[in-house]
Amino acid sequence: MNLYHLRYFLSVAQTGSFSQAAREMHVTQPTVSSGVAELEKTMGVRLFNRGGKRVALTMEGRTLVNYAMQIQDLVEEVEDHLQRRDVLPGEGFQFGAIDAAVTYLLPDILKDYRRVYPDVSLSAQVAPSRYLVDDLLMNRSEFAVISLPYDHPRVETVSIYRDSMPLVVGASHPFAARKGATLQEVVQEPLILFHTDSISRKIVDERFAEAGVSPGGVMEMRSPEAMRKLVEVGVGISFLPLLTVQESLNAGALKVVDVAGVAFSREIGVAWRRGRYFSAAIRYLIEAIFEAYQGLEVWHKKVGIAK
Amino acid sequence: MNLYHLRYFLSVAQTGSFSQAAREMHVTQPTVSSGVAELEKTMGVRLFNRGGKRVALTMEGRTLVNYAMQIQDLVEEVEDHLQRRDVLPGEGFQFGAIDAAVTYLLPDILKDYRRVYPDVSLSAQVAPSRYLVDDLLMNRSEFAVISLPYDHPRVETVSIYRDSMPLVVGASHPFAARKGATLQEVVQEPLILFHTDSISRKIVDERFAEAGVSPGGVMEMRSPEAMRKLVEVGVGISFLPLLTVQESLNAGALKVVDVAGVAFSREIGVAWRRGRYFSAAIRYLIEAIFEAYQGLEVWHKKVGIAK
DNA sequence: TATATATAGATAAAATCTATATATTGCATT
DNA sequence: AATGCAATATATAGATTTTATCTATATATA
Repeated sequence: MNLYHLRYFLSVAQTGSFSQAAREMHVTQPTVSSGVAELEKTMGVRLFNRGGKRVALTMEGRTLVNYAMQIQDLVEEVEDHLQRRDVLPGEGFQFGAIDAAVTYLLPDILKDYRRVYPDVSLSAQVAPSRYLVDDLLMNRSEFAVISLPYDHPRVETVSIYRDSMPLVVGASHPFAARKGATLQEVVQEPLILFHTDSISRKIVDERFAEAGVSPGGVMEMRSPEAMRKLVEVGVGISFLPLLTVQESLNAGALKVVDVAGVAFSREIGVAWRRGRYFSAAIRYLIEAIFEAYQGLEVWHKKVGIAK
Repeated sequence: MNLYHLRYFLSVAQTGSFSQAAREMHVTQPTVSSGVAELEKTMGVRLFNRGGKRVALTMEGRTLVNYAMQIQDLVEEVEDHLQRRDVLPGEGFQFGAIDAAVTYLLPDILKDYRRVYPDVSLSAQVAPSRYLVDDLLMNRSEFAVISLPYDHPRVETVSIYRDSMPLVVGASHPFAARKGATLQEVVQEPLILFHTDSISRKIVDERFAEAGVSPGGVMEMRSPEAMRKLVEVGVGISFLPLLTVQESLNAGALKVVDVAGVAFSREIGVAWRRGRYFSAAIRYLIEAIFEAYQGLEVWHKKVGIAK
């Protein structure tokens, strides 16, 4: 059953004439004849009674008209829909983001996004970068906002934000009153560090190794928010992204302490599976992120501006 | 947009694999690839993100899945429907019948029919034979029960019933008490005759001409029921089909009067446009009529028993 | 290495076209 | 009225073009 044949059939049903239908469809009359004949063959019924100035639908023909119109409508609808690139309620996609991104970088963007695509249901997967990249590779999420650098042959990244990662201590910590501290002093303190998997941790570890120091009591965590809380109550001290601790600093619950020769920072960026295709609704969100921060040109270069 | 391609697409969406879909559809993998590629081209969007152990639907792909499943369902439904030859509520057809047929010949048959095809909506067009044949020729009705003989190159007929058409008079008419009457006596009386168009009238007129008589006061009518009423109240006398007057005879409101040398009768039969196709639901009704009266063999011979 | 999808070229299937046969209608003519 | 003819319909046959599918192979990925 061919969709063109269905259209020929409908046109014949409407006009009551094979020849006229052929003119309407811009094909020859034998084409319409054989199209309808083919439908009749596969369905095993006669659709028209011929002979006479006009042909007349049989009962089966009338039945098929009902269905054929519905089918036509659906086909037109989906073509329209896909070509307009608009979105049905309930459609949506999943993306990944690290805690700091959803908490501090994305809220305003997501709010704007909802205005433009109110019907798209967004699902943000919040997890450490490593896991988010797994999702990307498995096509479980469309893109992710993660910590950089992340080197993987199948993953492309573009940086959007550079965040310093200073040493922070509770307000009542001895360091809080001092001008600064040395790395040697720092490693004597109980340290709360990101989990070994994490990119931020790698940055810290590398610098420690470089300086030939190794921390004493270390507590490892995955959640920067939890780490912030623990530092606030004095369980330990930590190198934490400024984004995460900014509010606590303003409130006086935490203090930044300069550490001689140390200027940790981590980058946050957008990552996606190399070569993948972005639907318009997804593309819009990604580009909104780049516009709000930086990286739009790099993105365009990597993905190709067109389309 | 080809329906096979839609099926390939759905299968890929379900299995998450072009190769597996190909196995399911019993075609080769390149066939599925190019089928999906063709869909993507005509729609202007990517439907899958490839690369990886499994392919993943894009948002557009997910949209198309929704529509494609609906389209598939409709196609399957209509195929089933037409091949089973069952009928949807609201479907139906139109046939024609003369007054006497719907009133006296068809009621029981139609009652049975409703049991077998409760969802078929029947529409009976009641009119004189002439008009019913026009409808047949214009494909406005599927068949008709009319007065015979009816000679037309495009119309086939099969007789189902022979009905005598005696002279009937009101119970209080002078003829009612007599044994019989001559044609000459009859034409002196006020006659109520069928309209000139009608076949029954033609039968009467021919006999009158043959006998060299011509009636005096004639009242022409199209409705035999109306004629019956008029005869009952004594407006005139008439040759009326036995079917029409049987009840009145039983009730004593009318009397049959033998007319020397006159034995009018008319045949009733089924007529249809030569060469036309009958849907199962229509065929069933026609054959029920033949079974109840006569003519099944002639019908089979004319239409072909097979199919 | 094993398993995917994409691509190229050959082959098979189908849709469509041109030309023509056949049937039907309507009109003019007898 | 009946008949014949012109105009218009659909069906059919055969050629042509387009599309779908297959085999073989390249390329990418896990």
